[in-house]
Amino acid sequence: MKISLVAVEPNEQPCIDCSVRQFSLCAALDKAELRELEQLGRHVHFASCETVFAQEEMTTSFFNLLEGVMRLYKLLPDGRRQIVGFALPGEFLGMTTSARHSFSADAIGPVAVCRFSRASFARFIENKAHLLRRINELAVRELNQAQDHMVLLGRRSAEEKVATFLIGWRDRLVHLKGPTKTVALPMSRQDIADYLGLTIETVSRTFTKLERDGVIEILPGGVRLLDPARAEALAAA
Amino acid sequence: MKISLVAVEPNEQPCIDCSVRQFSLCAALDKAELRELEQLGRHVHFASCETVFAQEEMTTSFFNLLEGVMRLYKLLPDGRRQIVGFALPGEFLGMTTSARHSFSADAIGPVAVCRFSRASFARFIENKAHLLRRINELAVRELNQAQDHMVLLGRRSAEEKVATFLIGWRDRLVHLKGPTKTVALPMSRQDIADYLGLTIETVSRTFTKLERDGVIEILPGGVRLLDPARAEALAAA
DNA sequence: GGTCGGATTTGATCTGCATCAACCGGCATC
DNA sequence: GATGCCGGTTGATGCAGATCAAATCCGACC
Repeated sequence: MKISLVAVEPNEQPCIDCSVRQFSLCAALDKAELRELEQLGRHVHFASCETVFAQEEMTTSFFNLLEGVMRLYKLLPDGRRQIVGFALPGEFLGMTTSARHSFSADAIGPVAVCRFSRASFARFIENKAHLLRRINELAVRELNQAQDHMVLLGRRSAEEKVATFLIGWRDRLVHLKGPTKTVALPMSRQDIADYLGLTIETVSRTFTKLERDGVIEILPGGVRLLDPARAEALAAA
Repeated sequence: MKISLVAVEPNEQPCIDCSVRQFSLCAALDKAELRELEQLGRHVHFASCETVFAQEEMTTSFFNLLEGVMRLYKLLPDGRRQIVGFALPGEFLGMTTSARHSFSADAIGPVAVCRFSRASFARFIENKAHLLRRINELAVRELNQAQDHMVLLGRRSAEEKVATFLIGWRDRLVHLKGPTKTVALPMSRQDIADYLGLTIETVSRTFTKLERDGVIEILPGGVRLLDPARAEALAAA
């Protein structure tokens, strides 16, 4: 949970070869801009469970996630936690106009990010209308996802929640890495529970039920979707 | 619930005198731009419960809310409803890059909006970096609110939900119209329930409980906050 | 291989909110 | 001023998911 203070060496890889470029907001940049941006970003690594930034902390940096998975969450004063999303490579994090971060982000497994100082990044985008439009587009997409998640949290049963999560997560992994039968779940049951507004026990029981019903097979570190159609039906319902 | 087809006459009021200008994204425009925008927008009125735009409908227009209150909601195929927000004057609605609206919006009481065609508005903002930044800022703010609402839906009790709603709604009204003791609630109990992920009965019982506890007084069309501190404590908790 | 500790599963029980049902009050209509 | 209707409240009961508790699994470390 502590902040890592890693020595920063020159990036091992130029932006132009960046594996997440076409998924991230950098896709909107031309070669010259990419070279300019390259000067501003620094690769930083975080170990599993390290906090990349925390709720209420001053916003000094923005982050482009390059490798790994992160959980984004809010805490209530009494410790209740709501995970507002899981970030995958390509996701741009911490982007806010406010002085402090509105949620915390930490690494699930080892993570690599491209870090930008808030000020220099703000200067970089300041007058680039195409990039601002791209950022808008990403913000709108995120807002849509957030609204979908509200529906899930407010109006769906435990079984629907879990099925929706599995299908949604699978779709994101497929989009990133191509089709697979097995869905890797690097996050803990507690993370899933805090994402879905359930308890860990209910998540566990629901997984077991879905397995009994032949919808999934529970594997170490993930699940296999035995009956994707059934899962999708539960998710759509 | 049906779409109103109102005759459109020239706007009775120029943008420069618009009562919601400083609250809306138009605040970022200079006089010349404001005059340009004026050519693009048309005032339209909707009666109570009319739908301004619906989920899955083609995105042909954007709307700036001038007067009245709207509910923004998503429906599941089986009719379950989640209200993702209530819109007040100044709110810019329907802004999305996707071809179809991702949620529905209808009037709670009579409503006046400034309607822009999607295409002409997109052309208008295309290369205005300052306006794009303003839009970003508003999008980020909305996203924050959405995330706060996720915490509420996923992790809070009925009493906390209702108290949080009352305080949040009061704060918005205060920001818009200045301080008051009484909080007007134009939306129905069912709307509040669908916003908070509860049933109408639970909302009603919770109001009654808060009144018994001396936190609020239930009035026709709203409540009076007798003990704002207690309500705020419940909301913060 | 043994054992320790955290993650997960499973079981038993409890409870907050949903559900089902009746009732109340205002107000529009005849 | 009776009647019907709609939104809201209140009451009785049920149940999904929470809570409490224990067992199991599994990898890390010795």
